[in-house]
Amino acid sequence: MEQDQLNELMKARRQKMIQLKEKGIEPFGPGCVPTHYSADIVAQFDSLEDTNVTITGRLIGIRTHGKAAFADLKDYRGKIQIYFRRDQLGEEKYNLIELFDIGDFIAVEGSVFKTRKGEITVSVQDYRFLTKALRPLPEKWHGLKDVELRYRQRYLDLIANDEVRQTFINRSKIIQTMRDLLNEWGFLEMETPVMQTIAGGALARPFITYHNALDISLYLRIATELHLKRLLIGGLDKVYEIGRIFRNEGISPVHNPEFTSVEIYESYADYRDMMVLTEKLISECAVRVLGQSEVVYQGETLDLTPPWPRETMISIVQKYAGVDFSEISGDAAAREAARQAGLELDGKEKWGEILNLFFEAFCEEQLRSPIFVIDYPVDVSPLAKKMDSEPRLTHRFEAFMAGKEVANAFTELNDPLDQRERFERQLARREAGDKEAHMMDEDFITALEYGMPPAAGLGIGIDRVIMFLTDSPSIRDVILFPTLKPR
RNA sequence: GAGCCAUUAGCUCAGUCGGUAGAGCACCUGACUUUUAAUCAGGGUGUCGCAGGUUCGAUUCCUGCAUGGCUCACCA
Repeated sequence: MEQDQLNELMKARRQKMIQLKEKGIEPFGPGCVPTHYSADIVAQFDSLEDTNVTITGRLIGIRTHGKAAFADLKDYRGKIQIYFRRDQLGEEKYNLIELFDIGDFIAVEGSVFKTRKGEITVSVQDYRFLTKALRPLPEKWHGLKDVELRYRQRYLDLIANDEVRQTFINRSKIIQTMRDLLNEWGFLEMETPVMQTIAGGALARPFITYHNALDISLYLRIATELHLKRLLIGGLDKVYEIGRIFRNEGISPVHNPEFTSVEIYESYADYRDMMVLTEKLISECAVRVLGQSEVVYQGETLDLTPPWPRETMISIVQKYAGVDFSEISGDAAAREAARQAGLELDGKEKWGEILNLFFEAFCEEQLRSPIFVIDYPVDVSPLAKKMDSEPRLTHRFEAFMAGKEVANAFTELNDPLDQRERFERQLARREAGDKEAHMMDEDFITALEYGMPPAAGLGIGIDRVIMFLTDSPSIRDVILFPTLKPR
């Protein structure tokens, strides 16, 4: 700020600030609690007409008419017009409005009336400066479009673009609704460590930080999964955590290095129960926040009303890629099918990884209306329980809509011996250079050895759900301060 | 990480086939007691992202860099 060259606009505002001080008016004065919000005055005009109100807010427009002036005051709940008259305020006080700038915060006291043109207005009997704005606001007519400014100076975006403001209000309501629903359903919100000595529960590269006193490296969590399962072992049967997750990966319209997930665990349930919970949770958020269970996302109508169809990954791959994995038995045969389909391989992929590759390459994008893709291969599901009838597959599903994943869930693996084998397989991949492979977590296996009840777990990418419910094309539109390079 | 595109006034944008730039809003001066994108009269407020190169001359052409966007790669 200091090194900023003061342009004409800023000089003018500072000059007005100095003039205020010279007149004994503090340009950054104390607060003033309003009696009403603008929207309430408009809504309750019939009962408020001619009564006195005190309102506060930011000046967003001024129209002077010599001996009278109109201005628009924007507050938390909307905006309202205010009306200044010289014969009402007295010459001295009236002339001071010359020192108003768009962007200033003021408090006004006055009576409610309606103008000739029918605009509900507060006729000012007295006013006070609250805060001088030393920089000009973005232009009101076109708003703020420069995406870089919008992200770096989100406060300007929130002032200038009402739909952005509404998106973040809805974000808050959606998360609150999730909490309400989960609490209503008997789940308890938990808080587990963000800094961990082993980053587990997902296949992803973690961020690393350092603790001075302990002289150890710590990872920022990539999932809340393994700690929440420890809570099931401890007898907290139904738990969830809403919180920030950190993954040291690329940035895209659907990926931000830090994002918000909700993970939900229910003892004695299985993945079918989690499908019912998922569709209820997401559709009910839409109903409670938007008033309907159908949303339009980027021109595409998504009907969130339960139940959503369930279809196996093998069946979907057969449908969209024309390859029937129930007829393919070994790793080599699967790789041959992949080569014929033109998929790039490094030659070490297992059957289940190939099936997943087919799914990602040919199917994901096709899944437009909400659907549960079920029965994921064990090779890509190190924490999910195997199917008894088909040990190459697990009781796992992911929910998709508009071609994007929004939820992932499975019947939890609670066999400590099987879990150890899965970790060891991941470890081998890690040693082969796969930085996203799971780490060995002895402490978690020890916990499993004490016995974890059969359970199901669910993870939802909250930011993506919010994208769908607010019709936002990029995850950056639903994260207040998305990760950017420093300027 | 790769490719493509963008970066001009406070904001939204136009423009210069190479001669250092313009509009609307905002802002400044004045008029105006029911306006509301107020109106009327006057005023242009700029490191044309940064650094080099070519040139008599670069905001414009070339190269590099920075930041952002999109696509791809990456990504339970």
